[in-house]
Amino acid sequence: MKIYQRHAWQLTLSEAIAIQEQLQAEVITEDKFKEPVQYVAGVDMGFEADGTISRAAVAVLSFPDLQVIETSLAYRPTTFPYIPGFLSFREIPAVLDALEKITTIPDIILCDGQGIAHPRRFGIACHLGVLVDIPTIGVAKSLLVGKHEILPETRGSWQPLIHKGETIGAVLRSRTKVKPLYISSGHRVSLPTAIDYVLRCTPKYRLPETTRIADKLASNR
DNA sequence: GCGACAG
DNA sequence: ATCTTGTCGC
Repeated sequence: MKIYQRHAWQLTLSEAIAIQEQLQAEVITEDKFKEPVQYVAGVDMGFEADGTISRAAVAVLSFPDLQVIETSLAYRPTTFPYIPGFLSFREIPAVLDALEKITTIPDIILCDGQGIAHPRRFGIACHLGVLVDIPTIGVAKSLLVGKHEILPETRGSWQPLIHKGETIGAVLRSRTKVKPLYISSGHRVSLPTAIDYVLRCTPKYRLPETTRIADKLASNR
């Protein structure tokens, strides 16, 4: 798929904040995508050579049967450090390279990290979603911001994630008695719908099949 | 000022 | 994210 450059990636922190605040205005947290969903994609990031090389893997699966349709890998020099709240500036460049190689355009992308469950409501899922204009869901393995009540141990149970008085996402148990996932809208997907799709993409393990396939692909080298 | 802090 | 083996529990 064709990717259009919206902004530079070599930025100072204040410039990055300005871009986040500017692009956040374009984020849509309501369902605005075509159904039925036929393809769902997952992304995995990895680093090599002491972190100087970024590696991105994309896996496109059919939905709801979750069979691998297409995958791609991309490498590029790492140019931005990991700073909580600015993950997208470190990972998205390589992800765009990998997405550019893909032929099957996914209907929804499950991102590794937060969506609007972010200090400025603009996590990596929002950033990627706005840049490529594809529906995205934030699926993080740990908390960035927000608080929540304890949740039951059974798969499917969830609790709202609250930050500064507003619901920014949900803490979701994708497997019984396993650490929960932090789900939030990325772009063009509402929270209830995001929870639904994440559950339908986690038939057996804690993480979505999409992410697991991409992860397996990337580590196989 | 002190602590928290996606991957 | 990454460095790393075996081990406990369902």
